[in-house]
Amino acid sequence: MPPRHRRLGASFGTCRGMFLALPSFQIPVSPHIYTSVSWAAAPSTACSLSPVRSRSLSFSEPQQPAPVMKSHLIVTSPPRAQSGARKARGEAKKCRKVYGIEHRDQWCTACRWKKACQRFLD
DNA sequence: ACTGCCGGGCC
DNA sequence: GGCCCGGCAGT
Ligand SMILES: [Zn+2]
Repeated sequence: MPPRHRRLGASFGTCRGMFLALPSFQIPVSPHIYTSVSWAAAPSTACSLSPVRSRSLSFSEPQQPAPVMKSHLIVTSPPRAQSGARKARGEAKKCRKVYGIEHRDQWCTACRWKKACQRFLD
């Protein structure tokens, strides 16, 4: 528990108080069902590795070797590909909402660092 | 109030 | 390099 935050204050932005580990079970992250069993075993459903977003972070991504392929003449009329509709954010459930602030340890690195989630891509 | 992310910071 | 927060946009 002490060896959690390597900096100071040590707080969860919103839960700016202090979250103890407690005996686990039942997480007050949602007044509904689900979100009750998960911190036990991982999904282990392989990983949907998709070269999407392709931001510029270095996390665990193997980083593509650069396709290198551009005919001199693009940069105009982007087909706006990649799934026409974007999530309304309210529907997008990323590490934070899924696991909860009390289980930040289960978040992906990006979420822990308040960066673009790399596990639940959008 | 809350999530999700960029920009910026520290070691 | 990893690690994290302030502050913002969006809901
Ligand atoms: Zn994540």
